[in-house]
Amino acid sequence: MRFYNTLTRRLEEFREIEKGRVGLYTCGPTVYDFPHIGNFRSYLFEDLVKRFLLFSGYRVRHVMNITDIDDKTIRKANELKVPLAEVTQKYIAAFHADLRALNTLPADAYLRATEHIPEMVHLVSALLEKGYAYRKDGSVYFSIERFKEYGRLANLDRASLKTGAAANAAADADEYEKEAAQDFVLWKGKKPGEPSWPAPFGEGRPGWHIECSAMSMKYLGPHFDIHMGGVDNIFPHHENEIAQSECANGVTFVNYWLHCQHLIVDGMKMSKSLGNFYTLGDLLAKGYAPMAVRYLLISSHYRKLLNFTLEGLEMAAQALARIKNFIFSLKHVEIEGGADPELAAAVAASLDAFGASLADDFNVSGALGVMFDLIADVNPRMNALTRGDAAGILAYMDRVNAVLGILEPGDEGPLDAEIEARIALREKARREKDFARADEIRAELKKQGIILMDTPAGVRWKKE
RNA sequence: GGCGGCGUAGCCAAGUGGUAAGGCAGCGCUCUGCAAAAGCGCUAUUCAUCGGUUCAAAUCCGGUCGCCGCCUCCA
Repeated sequence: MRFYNTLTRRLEEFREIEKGRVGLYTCGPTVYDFPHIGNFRSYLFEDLVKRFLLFSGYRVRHVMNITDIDDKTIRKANELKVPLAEVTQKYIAAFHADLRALNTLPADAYLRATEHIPEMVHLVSALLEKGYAYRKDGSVYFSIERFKEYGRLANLDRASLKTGAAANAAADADEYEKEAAQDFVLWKGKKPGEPSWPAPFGEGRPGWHIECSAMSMKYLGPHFDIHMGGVDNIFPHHENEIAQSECANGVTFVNYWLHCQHLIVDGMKMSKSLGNFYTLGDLLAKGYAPMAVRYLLISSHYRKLLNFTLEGLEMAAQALARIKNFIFSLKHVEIEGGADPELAAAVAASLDAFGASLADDFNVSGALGVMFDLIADVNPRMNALTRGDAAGILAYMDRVNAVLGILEPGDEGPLDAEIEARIALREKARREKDFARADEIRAELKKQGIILMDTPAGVRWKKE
């Protein structure tokens, strides 16, 4: 498999550090508000990458950080006049609920910054000892002139950074004094109204970037395979992580950096500061299914801007319905018999093509095209399939879904006795040619989310 | 100012040198008591635009137009 490495700005063949295993770190949320669908585009892409690694036979160790101590979380707690933990706990719970609704595979660990303060203190101490950091007015800063690689990930040169940051530094001069305008903070000295922890270099709290260096090191080691996040993380967050980690450990931090492009809404940039964002809850309240949201967010290429619209969400829901109808039909195949070898070979070839498409920089659109081609190939002969054929194709769909995660298990529960009675009543009406009555019952069941289909083999039903 | 991305049918979207995947929507038809599902047929001589290279260009090169991102809040 190959994909685009932000660090080298080219497509690279993936080579894991330890055979068959992948260490994966994904930047998680800052829990000061409800996550929006833009956040979930990134998390769903990360989930897709992880699922494809698993599909390809790798064992994946995946950790995600949760930033529960920073300027924004503190500000929110102070605004609401409640303890910080109360704010963060609420949004952490909301985050996990949405991840579940969107059918993401859980990470091996979700790491909270506040639960890793000692590790961060230790890392800052190490950077001070090695001379990469300096103390100033109770805070500790990283000196980027000590790290000659600084700016490599973001493709920025240090000279232009200096110019760009100078204006900002003037505006922030009352906040912190720094030796060089572009240096970044590792540890913020204690301030009134902020949580703080003791440290050898003075009581205070961690800067934003240090948590990811400290926690990834602890759970994945100083050198691991893949680090992911949204494109906005490239600079400064990931650039700073590299500086901290490589200076402290003296080894390469991460081999592959993968960044997901943003989404916009109705053509406009989406951000919390503009307030034009949808949460998952907003969309569910409008009656859209979480799986339609997932389908839409993963179905276009991760390095391209995605323009989110409700019309697009509707199209995603319809595409999903086509897939679900296909599976529904396969499950109702009734002709006994084994699988046709020619068909089985076509299915196997389709799965190969599906994987090959994803192996080429996660081309989900191409992979979906492969799957829909198979659907279009099978549908015309649906009525001639044997159970053996159907089982093979259903197994194929399971494999496809192991990567895409767009189909939930157990869509068809057992029918309520009352609903079954209604269906029987309608069948009786139909036999008696009382179609008005039959249609009335069908309409009533539709209101309950039950769709009836009259087929030559008898009535079938499904949930909407 | 520096760095980078995008522009393919009504909509969404693959395709990065060999003659335009796929999904949605639409129209006609088949099946059906009617629906639903499914199927069949139709829907881009053309890939923002101009020029160049090539036997061959949506794909490579150059210009132009338009949109967007990053350059210490952001997934």
